Amino acid sequence: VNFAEQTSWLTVEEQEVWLVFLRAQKLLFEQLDFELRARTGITLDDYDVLARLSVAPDRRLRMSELAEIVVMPKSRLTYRVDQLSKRGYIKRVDSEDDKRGIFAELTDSGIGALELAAPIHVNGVRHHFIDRCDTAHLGAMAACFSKVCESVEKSR
Amino acid sequence: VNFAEQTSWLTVEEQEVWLVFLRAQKLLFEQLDFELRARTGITLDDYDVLARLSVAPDRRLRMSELAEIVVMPKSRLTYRVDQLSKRGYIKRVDSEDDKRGIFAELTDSGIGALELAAPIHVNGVRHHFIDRCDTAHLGAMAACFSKVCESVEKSR
DNA sequence: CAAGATTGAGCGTTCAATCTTG
DNA sequence: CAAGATTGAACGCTCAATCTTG
Repeated sequence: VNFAEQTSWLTVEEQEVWLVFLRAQKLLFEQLDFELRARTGITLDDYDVLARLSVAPDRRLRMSELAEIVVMPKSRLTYRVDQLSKRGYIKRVDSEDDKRGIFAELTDSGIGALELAAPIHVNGVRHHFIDRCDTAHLGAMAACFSKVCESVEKSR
Repeated sequence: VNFAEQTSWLTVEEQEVWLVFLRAQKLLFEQLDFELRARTGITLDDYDVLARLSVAPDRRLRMSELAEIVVMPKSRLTYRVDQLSKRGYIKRVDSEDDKRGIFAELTDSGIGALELAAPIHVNGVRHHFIDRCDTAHLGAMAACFSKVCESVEKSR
């Protein structure tokens, strides 16, 4: 395969980092999702939604704000919140001051689901990710990924 | 929210690493996919398939093997290969020796698509990921993510 | 029976269009 | 008109069932 455009191609080491990151990321999220679903019936995405709400003031966030935090298109969040509402884990609450706004609010039942899921999720994160890295390396990763967020957020 | 089970919860630092990794990973792949689709019409997943084939012997891989490499369920790969075949980027070739096996083989047209996409993809990876990390940190990340792959692969 | 691959039904996601309120 | 949120149609994905060959 030959390439035309002048491009700053990756070195062998850079390629290796990229490919191992790509693979690890896929395997890791697949595994965390699988374990969580098998033992609690909720997906990793839904866990993320519930967990974000649980630490928000009054356990509620506006749909737009929540979508930004969990990095989902608004229409996808609408659908997920529909599903979570059907299970009784979340309810929608109209905003008083801005009548366009709608809050997603964690219910007691949702808190229960989260309490069941949290140990499973955290054990998975620790076992497959945190404990696989040297402590010093964790700091390096946090630094890199902060920069990645900045970079992507600038270009949109 | 109160939790029952005894669990090795994450420290504040560990939580921060996890959350920034989670966010960066979502933003990064969303952005790379967006740029690639906007400028070439192929998705990041399809790019991955084409790129893996391009470096394989005879530019072909068996479906099972390809599915393992790109970390996709076989049925998903079947669907992606269907789509890529409709575009003429890939063709299916029956295996001679093992008549159960089917190769996905990159076509000349597929090579063309890849040559168009590669600079865009690589520039994105470099700009949003590689160049955001210190060189030393890249080594740390490769080490961590290798371990992550090992860990997940053991438990399935 | 096991391995390689595909199929179909049901579910999840996307994008543009729509509706409502600021 | 812009912002917050939802909708519907088209598309993509998943899981179990199926088909074929070893």
